[in-house]
Amino acid sequence: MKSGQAAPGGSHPAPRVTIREVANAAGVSRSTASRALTGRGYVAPQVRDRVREVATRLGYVPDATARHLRQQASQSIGVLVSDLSNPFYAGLAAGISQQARKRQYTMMLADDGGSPEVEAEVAEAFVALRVAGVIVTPVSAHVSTYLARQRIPVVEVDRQFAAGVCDAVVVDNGSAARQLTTQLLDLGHRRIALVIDEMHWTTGRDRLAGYRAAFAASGVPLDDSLVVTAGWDVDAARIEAHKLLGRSEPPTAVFAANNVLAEGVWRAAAELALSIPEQLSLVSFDDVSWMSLVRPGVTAVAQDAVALGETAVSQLFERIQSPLAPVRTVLLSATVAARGSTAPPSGAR
Amino acid sequence: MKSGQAAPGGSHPAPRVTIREVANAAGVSRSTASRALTGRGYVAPQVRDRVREVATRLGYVPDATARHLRQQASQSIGVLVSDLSNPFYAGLAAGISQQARKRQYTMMLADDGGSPEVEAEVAEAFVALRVAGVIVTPVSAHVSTYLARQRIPVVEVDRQFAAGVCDAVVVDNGSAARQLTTQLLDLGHRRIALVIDEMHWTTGRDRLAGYRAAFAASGVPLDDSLVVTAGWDVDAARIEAHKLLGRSEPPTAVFAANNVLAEGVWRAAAELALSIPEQLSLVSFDDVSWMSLVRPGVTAVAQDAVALGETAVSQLFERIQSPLAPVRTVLLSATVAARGSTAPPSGAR
DNA sequence: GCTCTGCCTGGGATCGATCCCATAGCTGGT
DNA sequence: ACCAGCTATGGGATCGATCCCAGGCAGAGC
Repeated sequence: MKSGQAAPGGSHPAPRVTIREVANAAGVSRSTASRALTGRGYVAPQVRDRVREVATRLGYVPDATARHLRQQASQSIGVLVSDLSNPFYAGLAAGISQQARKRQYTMMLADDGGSPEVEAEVAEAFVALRVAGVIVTPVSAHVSTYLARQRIPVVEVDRQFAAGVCDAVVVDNGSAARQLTTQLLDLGHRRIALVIDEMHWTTGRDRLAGYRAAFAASGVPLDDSLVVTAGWDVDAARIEAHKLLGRSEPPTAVFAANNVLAEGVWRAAAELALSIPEQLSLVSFDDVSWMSLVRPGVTAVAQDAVALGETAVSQLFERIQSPLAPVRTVLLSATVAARGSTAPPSGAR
Repeated sequence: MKSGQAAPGGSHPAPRVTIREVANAAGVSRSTASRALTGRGYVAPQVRDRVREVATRLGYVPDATARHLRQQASQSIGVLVSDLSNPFYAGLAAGISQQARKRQYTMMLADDGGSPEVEAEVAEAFVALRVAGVIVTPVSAHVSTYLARQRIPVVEVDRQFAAGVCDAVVVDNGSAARQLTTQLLDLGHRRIALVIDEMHWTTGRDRLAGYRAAFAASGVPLDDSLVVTAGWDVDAARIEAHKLLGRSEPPTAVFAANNVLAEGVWRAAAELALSIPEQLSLVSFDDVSWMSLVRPGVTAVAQDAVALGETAVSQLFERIQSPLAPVRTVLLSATVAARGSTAPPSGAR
């Protein structure tokens, strides 16, 4: 650790320059200065130019908190995701950030690590900040109803908890899961495990339903012991997958319900020296970059996280514009990126 | 797309409840209500409890903008990173977010996509919001000097542009790069390419310097044509790497200066069916998850992005507490995660 | 000359919470 | 009795920007 010598930023006490100083320097009143800078109301053109020039010269930056207090409307949106280090949520946040900035809004971002308590806490902070709206990947139904009661527009993304209360943007989890499962069944797999984190939220529920629907449609009986709940982080998933693949009658294929679970399964398979796809087929939800880097690549449902975020922002701004329009759920379709991680089961050869 | 019927959040006009309403409902003045809720100043215990109870009952949430305006200090920090979809920056943001929340601060997050213009724009937005401090992975020297002039505490992370003007938290790029390069030289490699994005910022400059220093120390002559500038995204890096590896006299080892470049090199090697490490050794900066998922794993310098973010937050709060303390640069060390992507050059066998 | 209209400006109130200050009630010491 | 000291409360000013409104001034129309 090395140290510099000077205190940062020079040595003047430097009070921040306010609109009052700008007005004085330009020889007009605060009101006129305000009109000149915001462009609302009458100002003589040369006065307007002079005020703006003075403002630039003094480095005047209007105080957003004061403005928002007066106008009772802020230029920022709140975003609450489950886990920033997960590439899916990071991409979502990136998409939201881009779109928000494009509309001159700033983004308050927090992650709740999947905890409903943190989620509630952050929601209250957003209310305190009087954000114009909130985009959330909910962990409980509480957030959205709370925010809606506070009359803050909310859009649920990825998962939906408060259908009928607020807007939502989700992907068609059911049909994507069904499609992927059907592919495995068509290859001849019968023992197809579903490794999943939870089965009550819309994502988990619909993915499970799609998986079941594929079995039902093909007439293959479903062994419920192959539906495995495997926790929230890679390591928990790895351990569960290890147990699953080490069973006396192991599955010939695994469907991982998201990228974290897929990573756990992938690592477990490597530990057990199971070769993919010869000894084990693997498919997953969430097409994140490593899935196309490994050999063989992992066949996965590609949900465009960035597009999801962008759509959520559009939806949020529509809602802000017309608060009384009927609530809407936007369903985005997902595509399957087929790679080399699937093959007929070894028993079939 | 399906549609619901009800407008969100019920149908009351519902003006937000202010401290005035709380005070009236509790039969006290605004001043007393304020003291009861903030805990500053004298309040009779039973009055305090009554006010708090009323506040909870009415669902009162204090307006942060009003409070900040009065106190001239906000409870939020600005964070500006280059690219949220890059796992390194995402991890950084995650670390910052955790620590900020722990201190009851909210985080305003933006990414600038590496553009100095966007960076300047966002910096101004942060000034307007009167954030308590800013953490930035700078793209130009401008941000930090600008914010410092506005008397907003700044911490530069990952890269350093404004040494002497503001605090910084960076990793020891030079010695990590030197260490990694030395390992390759010791294995017998002579033609070691450095694939890098830029060489003027501290990160690029120091990594390059470390690479050169290793050559100098070992006495092996350095072929400058092996230092390749390869753009900012995976695809650009992949194309450059493709050219590099397809040369008539290709390198036997590649040092990728960050995870994006490493991904490009990895993909290019796969396209050219070069087996790693037999035909090509690969090492990289940034230990992101895919590097331990692929076979062989990629030997990489592990910078703990989350820890970096957390350290930056500590540094920022120290600076907020004592604005006049001398500027400081915190240098974190990085460790090398050795995996299977290196071997002696094929010619040496 | 007088009014009417439209352009332009400044004064004061306002948003919601905090904080300084004046003041009132009470206790206790002299 | 009186004052000092402490607890407890409310009134008003304040933060910075916006916005409503009153009013000044000039030119046009009668």
